[in-house]
Amino acid sequence: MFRATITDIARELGLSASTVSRALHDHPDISEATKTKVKEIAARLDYFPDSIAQGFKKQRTSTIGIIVPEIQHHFFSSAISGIEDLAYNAGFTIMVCQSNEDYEREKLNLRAMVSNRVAGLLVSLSQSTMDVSHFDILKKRKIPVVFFDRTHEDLTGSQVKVDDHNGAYQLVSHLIDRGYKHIAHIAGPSNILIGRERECGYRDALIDRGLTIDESLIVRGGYRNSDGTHGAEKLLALPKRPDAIFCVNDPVALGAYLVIKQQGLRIPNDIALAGFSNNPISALIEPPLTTVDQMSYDIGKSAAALLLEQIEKGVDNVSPVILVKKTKLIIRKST
Amino acid sequence: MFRATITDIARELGLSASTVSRALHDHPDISEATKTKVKEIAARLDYFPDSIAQGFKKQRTSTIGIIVPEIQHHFFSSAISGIEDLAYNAGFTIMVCQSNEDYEREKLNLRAMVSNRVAGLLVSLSQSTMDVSHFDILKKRKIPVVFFDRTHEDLTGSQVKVDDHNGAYQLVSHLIDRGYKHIAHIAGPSNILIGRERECGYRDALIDRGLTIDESLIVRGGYRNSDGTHGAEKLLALPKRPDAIFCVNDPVALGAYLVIKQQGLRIPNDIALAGFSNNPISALIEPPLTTVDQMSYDIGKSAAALLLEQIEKGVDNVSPVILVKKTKLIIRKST
DNA sequence: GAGCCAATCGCAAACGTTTGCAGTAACATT
DNA sequence: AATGTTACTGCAAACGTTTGCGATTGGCTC
Repeated sequence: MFRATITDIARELGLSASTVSRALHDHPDISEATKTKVKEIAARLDYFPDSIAQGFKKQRTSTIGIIVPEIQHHFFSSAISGIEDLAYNAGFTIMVCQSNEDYEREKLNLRAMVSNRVAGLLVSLSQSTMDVSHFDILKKRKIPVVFFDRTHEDLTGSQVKVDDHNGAYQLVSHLIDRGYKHIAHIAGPSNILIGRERECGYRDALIDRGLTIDESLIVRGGYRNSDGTHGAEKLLALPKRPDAIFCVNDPVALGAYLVIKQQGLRIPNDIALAGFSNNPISALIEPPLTTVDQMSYDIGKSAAALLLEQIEKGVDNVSPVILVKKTKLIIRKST
Repeated sequence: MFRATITDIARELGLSASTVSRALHDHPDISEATKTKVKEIAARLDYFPDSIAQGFKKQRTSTIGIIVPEIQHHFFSSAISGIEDLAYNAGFTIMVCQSNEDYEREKLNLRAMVSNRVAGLLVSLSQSTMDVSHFDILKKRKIPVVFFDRTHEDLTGSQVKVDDHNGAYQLVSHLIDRGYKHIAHIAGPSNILIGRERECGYRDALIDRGLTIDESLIVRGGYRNSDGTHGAEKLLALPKRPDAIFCVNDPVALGAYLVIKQQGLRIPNDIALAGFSNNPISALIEPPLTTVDQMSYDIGKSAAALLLEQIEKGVDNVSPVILVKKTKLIIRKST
């Protein structure tokens, strides 16, 4: 079990550790001759730079932290993939934690990230996070952070999200165009912005088209499959059944989908169904689901790019931006 | 930008850094009185232990590295989720890299992991990895590693996988029971074991039932959607069209699914289709897909548990095991 | 009161790397 | 021959934490 260090290389060549360090980093002060010699020995000894020691010395690692509600969720795994690709090209590695939609766990995740001295942090909030003051520590320590998708109004710092209001507005307008009159909404929790904005888009579309808003047609839940099944069960049990359901996201829509199918109702003849986020799965069910494309991979990439800029230029030299991506309405047979 | 260190706490209380360190770790040498005082100040100063410095000193971090082909793939994101949950409970964080099915990138991922001094490593091979000698470095440095799902015969070290041969065997037997005679197979690359074993299960099932193996009905590709579309296009263009297709995994089956639908063929009347891995999506398409459940989340958890054991007991004190999980045949309407 | 033990704490070294500064040698310039 | 310049390399300190060992105190026993 021998691990070569910079000192080993130095000893081998009768040099000092500092020279070896500089040689490996192609410092201009070092002659080409020694550089090649150093690199040769480094290769021969299987030398790996010790990122931990480097991070310790430099007071910063080359790791980007990511906190998401759940990794399995396609939107997030896809966003993470985008982040990883960009980070990889910039010489960073990623460290991932999932809050499992739990506020306390999110706080502990944050602690772990700070402890690990990540160079920067990408966060999508858990659905149970009401208070975001635990992120204050990042400002204090000047750790760059970019929030994506699930944001909160009290948050300072950059954000990347889609135009949830407009996306929902377009979708609901489309439903109205199709002739649906009693459009229900399975909404997300109100603490998270994306849920509120999508609901708002839903309401505004109805109002602008002269339809009245029936509060009994709005049921509230979380962002998971089970929230969709529960929501749909409630809605279908209503005395006057809605003729369309707009769900806050695709997982919820899929939950609703199963309930509708189970009850023997036909989509879209008996009831129309629409989601939000364009999971790959939504294109493959029968009928395929009308939804709003959210470009998860791109959101991840954009958030990572913003973060890398902050890391490079210093958190104080970049003013926070809120990047709002356009959504794309994907009309399929479910409406 | 003030970051409290152990020394700050020590100064505040007129103690030494070592005492503070021990106090924070509940070392028995330290009196309860000082322990509470230390912890109080630590809380007041927002002290976070510096994991980097700790890892540096202890020569080991509390990070578990993960290398997978692609994060978006449901099987992997789900396995990662299982790993993260277990790691979280054990006080570890995870560092994730994706090879994007590329051998060179896999090697660089490995370098990054070693550089970051991960406590252990979980790996699923890229489909283009023929040679696994780059993992020798792990043995040399005594870094525990567990391979999962995508393994290779030259690998030493523990592994967690499913009984691919048996799973495929059962599935193909089921197809034969259903009366299908010309069963095609869209196979994976032959360097990775899971592909070979599934193909082997396919062949053995045919032989055992007295059917002949038609090599023209076996097309070879990778593990992605596109491999399914290409494979299906080839098979459907055959003079004598197969009456069933068994795909090496669900993403490939979904690729094939699209081609079959596009060509106006009905599943399972014109042609039956089956996959492997039980993606959630496979239950929702029309008709739902017969497949083999692989328990991705559990595989991740089991692999992580094996790794944690190695980390705890030392890599030399644990003999490598190969954990083979039972699969479960999921029969749905596509066959 | 000498000796001993237990309880509690500090000293100092070490982990591998980076970096400002200083130092050396060789060579060119007056 | 003295000085300046250039090109290269070494010294030493520092990052925050852990840990073996030794030091100190107070109380206890005989």
